[in-house]
Amino acid sequence: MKNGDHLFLVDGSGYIFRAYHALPPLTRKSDGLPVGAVSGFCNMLWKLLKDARNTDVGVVPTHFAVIFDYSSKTFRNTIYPEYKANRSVPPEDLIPQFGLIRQATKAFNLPCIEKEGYEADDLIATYARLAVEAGGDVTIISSDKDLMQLVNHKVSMYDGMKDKQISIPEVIEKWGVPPEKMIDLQALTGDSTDNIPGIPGIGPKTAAQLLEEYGDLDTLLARASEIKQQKRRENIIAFADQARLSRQLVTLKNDTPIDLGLDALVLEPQDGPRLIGFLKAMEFTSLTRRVAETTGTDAAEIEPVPVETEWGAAAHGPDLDKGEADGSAEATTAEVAGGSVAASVPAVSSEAAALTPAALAKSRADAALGQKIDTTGYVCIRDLATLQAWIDEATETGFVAFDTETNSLFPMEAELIGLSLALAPGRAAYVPLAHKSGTGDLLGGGMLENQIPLDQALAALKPMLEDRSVLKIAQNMKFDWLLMHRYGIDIAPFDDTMLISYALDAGPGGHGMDSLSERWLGHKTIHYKEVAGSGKSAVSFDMVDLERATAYAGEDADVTLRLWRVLKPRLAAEGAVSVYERLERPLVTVLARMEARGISVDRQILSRLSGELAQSAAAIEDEIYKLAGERFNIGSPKQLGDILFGKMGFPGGSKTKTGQWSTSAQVLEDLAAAGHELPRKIVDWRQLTKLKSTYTDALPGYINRETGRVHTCYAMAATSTGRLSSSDPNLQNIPIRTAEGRKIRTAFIAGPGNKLISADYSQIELRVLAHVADIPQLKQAFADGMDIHAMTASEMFNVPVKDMPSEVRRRAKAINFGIIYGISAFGLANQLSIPREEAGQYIRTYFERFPGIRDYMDATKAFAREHGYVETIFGRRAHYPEIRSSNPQMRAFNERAAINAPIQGSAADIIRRAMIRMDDALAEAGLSARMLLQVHDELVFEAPDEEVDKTIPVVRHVMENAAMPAVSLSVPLQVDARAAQNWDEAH
DNA sequence: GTCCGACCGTA
DNA sequence: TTACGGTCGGACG
Repeated sequence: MKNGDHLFLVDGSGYIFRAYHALPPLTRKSDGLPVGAVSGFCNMLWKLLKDARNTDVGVVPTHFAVIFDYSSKTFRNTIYPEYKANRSVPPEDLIPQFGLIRQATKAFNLPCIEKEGYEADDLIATYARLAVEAGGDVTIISSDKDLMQLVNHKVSMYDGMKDKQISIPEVIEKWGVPPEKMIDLQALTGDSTDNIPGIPGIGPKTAAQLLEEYGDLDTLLARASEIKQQKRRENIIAFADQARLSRQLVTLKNDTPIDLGLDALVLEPQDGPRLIGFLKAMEFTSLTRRVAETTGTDAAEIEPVPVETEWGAAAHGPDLDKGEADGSAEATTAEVAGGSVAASVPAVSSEAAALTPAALAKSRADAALGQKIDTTGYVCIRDLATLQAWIDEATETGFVAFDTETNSLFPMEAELIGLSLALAPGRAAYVPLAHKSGTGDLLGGGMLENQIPLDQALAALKPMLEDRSVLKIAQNMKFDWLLMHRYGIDIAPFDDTMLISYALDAGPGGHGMDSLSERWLGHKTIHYKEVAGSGKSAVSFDMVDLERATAYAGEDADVTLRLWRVLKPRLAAEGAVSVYERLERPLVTVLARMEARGISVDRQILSRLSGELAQSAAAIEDEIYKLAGERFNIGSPKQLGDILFGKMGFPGGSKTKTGQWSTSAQVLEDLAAAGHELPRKIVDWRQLTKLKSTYTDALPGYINRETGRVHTCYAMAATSTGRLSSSDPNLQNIPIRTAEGRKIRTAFIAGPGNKLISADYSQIELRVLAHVADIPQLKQAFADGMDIHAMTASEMFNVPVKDMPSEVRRRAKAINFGIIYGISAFGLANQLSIPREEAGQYIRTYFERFPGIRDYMDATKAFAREHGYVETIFGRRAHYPEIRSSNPQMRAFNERAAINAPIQGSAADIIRRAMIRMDDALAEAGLSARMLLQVHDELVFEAPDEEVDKTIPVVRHVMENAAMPAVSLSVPLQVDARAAQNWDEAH
C-alpha cells in the first residue's frame, strides 16, 4: 500500500444487524429463506465497487475487505464477564443470513476477515492503523458509534444505507466531541446494549459538556469534587472505577494479530459468473441483471450455485403467516436455533460455518450417538450462591435446559420438589427444594436440611426464567410451564424437545424422553421406578435420597439439552420450522391456561345419576341372571361368550383376534334383532355400567380440592395427525349420542353469573376434503349452505333433496365419512350392515360422481408411498413408513390412514390456529370470556352472562377465519355457537 | 404388580 | 373405513 491508495473496510457484522432492522423483511420466493439483510448487503457492496465515486465517499477503493465478528467471547469478557451479557440472541430469520453474507462476500471476490477472540471493530482498528502508517486513506463502511474513535484526517466512515460520509465534523455535530474524545464519552455514558456500565445519570449531552470543561476522563475524575451538581458529583466519584473499566472496554485494540497483510486486500476484478451464480441462487433478479450487464456475462448461461446456510429456513410447505398480523406469533422470540451459537453470537460458529442445515443436523446426530452419558457427575446445589452462579451462567450462555421434579403427574396439584438445569452436555445440576429426611418417623419426617428455601430459589430463578434473551428448553414444557405458573413464574421464551420431535416425526413411535433418548442419543435413561420404586412401595420424589435424585433429575435436563442440540437443527433441515413455531410452540401456554382454568362440574348431579344408573343396572342384572339361568360376571367378555355361545347356543357372529367369540355391541344387536331377549339386556346393561364407571363414578374424583373444578390434561404430541388428546380425565369423550349419556353433560356447568358457550365447526373435515381434493360439487354445496349428506345422496341415487327418505341420507352420510377414513367396501358394508358387493357398488358410484376424490386418494397414496409421509395444508407431516409393507393388510391400513391424516390433520391445524389467536382476540374486544375445553372441532368457553352476546361473534370470527392468511380455503368454514347454563344445552 | 385385549365413549 | 383414552377382566410374573 502506498500514498494515495484507499482502503475500504466493511463492518460486516454490524451491517447484518442494521440491515435486518432497517430494511423491510425479504424472503427468497421459492422457499421462504429470509434474505433481507443479504440483499441489502449485496446491493451496497455492488454500489461501492462500481459506483463509489458517485457516492458520498467520492473515491474509488484500491483495497477492500469485509470484517466479521468471530464469536461472542472476546478478550473483553476476561476483563468484564458481563460484557454484552444482556444482548439478546438474534432473531430466528436472521440466523441463516450470517452464513449467507460471508458467502456473498466471497462471491464478490473480497477477503472475508475474522479472528478468534476479537471483535470486528478491533480488526478494523488494526487495519486502519496499518493503512495510515503505509500512507493510505481509509473508509470504514459502518455507522457504529463504537468505530468513531478511529476517525481522523486520514480515516473516515461511510454510512452505506444513508449514503452519508462521517468525518470529523460529523462526529462533532452528532456527539459534541471530536473523534479522539469518543472513548472518554462512551466511558462516561456507557452502553446498555453492550452492557457497558458507564456512570449512572450521565448521557451524551452531559458527557460532552464535562469533557469540554475538563478536557479528558482522567482529569474529570481527578477533579470530580469541583462539580457543582450534587447528584452528578456523587455519582462520578462513586463510579469512577466503573468509568475506567468502561473506557477499557470501549477502547478498540489496534494491534490485534492479523492473518492477511494489507497487500492481500488489493481489490481484484469481479468474477462475473461466480457472482451471478450466487445472486441467482438468492433470486435477486434486478441485481443479477445489473451485474450481468456490467461484467458482460450472459446470466442465462449460469447455474445458481448451491447455497449453504447454517439453519436453512422454513423452506418447506406454505410459508405460514409470513408477515401476517397473527396473534399466535409471539413477537419473534429471542432464541438461538441450535446451540452452537452462544447468546450474543453475531458470528457463525466454526462447527457449522460451511454446513448445510441437513449436514449440520446429521453431524449433530452422529456426534450425539457417540457420546457416553455419565449420570454420576451432576452437581447437587444446596446453597443460594452456587445456584446464582448457575443462573448467571445460563443468562450469559443464552440457553438452558430446565426440568422440574414434583410429587404428582397432575400439574394442577403437583408441588415442586426440586428442579434441574443443564448448560452443556454433561453439565447439569439438581436443586433440591422440598426433600424430606428419610429418617422420618410415622409422623412424616421433617424437611431435609441444607436446601435452599423455596421462596429464595424462586426469586433467584424468576429473572432468568422470564428473561427474553435466555431460551429455556424442556421436554414437555406445558407441564413445567403450568407448574411454575402456579408459583408465579411465566417461563419465556422456550423450546420443547417433545414438540420439536413431534413436528418432525409424528407417526408411529412416541415422543417421550425415554424413547427419544434411546433413538437419538443411544442412551437408556434412568427409569422413574428405579429411583422412586413402583406400586405399593412407590415413594413420592421428596423421599428419594439426594444422590439418586441428582442423577435422575440431572439426567433429565442433560438429556433434554442433548436432544435439543440434535433435534432443533433438523427443523430447518427438514422444513418443519413453521409447523413448530406456528402450530406447536404457541399452543403450549394457551393449553396450560385452559388446563389451569378447568371447568366446573356439579357433584350432586353426577351422584344422583350414579344412583339411578346403579338401580337400573341392578334390575337388568337380575333379569340377565334369570334368562341365563345362572350368575356370572357380565362384564367379562370371556364368561359372557361362554354363556351366550356355549350354554345358550346362540349362533356366534365374529371372533376376536385371540379366537374368542366376539360379544361386541354389533354382534349383540344382531342377535337382538333376531328376536333374542338376553343380548338386548346385555347391551343395555353395558351402556349403563359404562356410563357409571367411566363417567359418573370417576369424574368427581377429578374435582380439584383447591379450585373445585376439573382440570383435564391435553397431550400435544400424542396423535399422528395433529389432533390433541385429553386425559385425566378425558373430556373429549363425554357422551352425547344417547339420551341417557347426554345427562352427564348437564353436570358440566358454568360458574355463578356465567354461561358456557359451545362453538363447533360444521362438517370441517368434509370442507377440508372439498378444498384439498378440489371437488366442484362439494365446494358449491358448501358455498350454498346446503345439507351436504343430502346433496351427496341426491348425486349418487338420483333422488331430489326435497322429501328425501332419511335412510337414503343416512347411507350417503356413512359414505361421506367412509371417504374421509379411506373407504373400503368391507368397512362400509360393516357400517351399513349391507353386503360387501352392495357397498362396493356404492363406492364405484361415488367415484363416478366425484372423480376428483379418487384422483386425490390415488395421488395421496402415491405421495405417501414415495415419501413415507403425508402433509396437511399447513405443512404438518404424518409419517407412515409401513405403507411400503409387503403385508397387504398392513399396507392397506397405512394407505387408509395416510388418506385420512391430511384431512383430519388439516382440520386439527385450523382449530389450533383459532385457539392460538383466541385469547388475544377476546382481550382485544374487551371480553373476559375464557376458553376451557377443546373437543377436536368444538371449543367450550365460559363467559359472564352479560358478555355472552358480544363473545359469540368474536369466537365465530376467529374460528371461521383461522386458516387465513396462510391458507385461503376455497370453501367457507361455518361455526355454530350457543350459550347455556350447562354443556348439554349449549352444544 | 403389570400388561394386554376387548369393549365403548367421543370427533 | 380414521383418530383417541378409560375401564374392566384376565393372564402373566
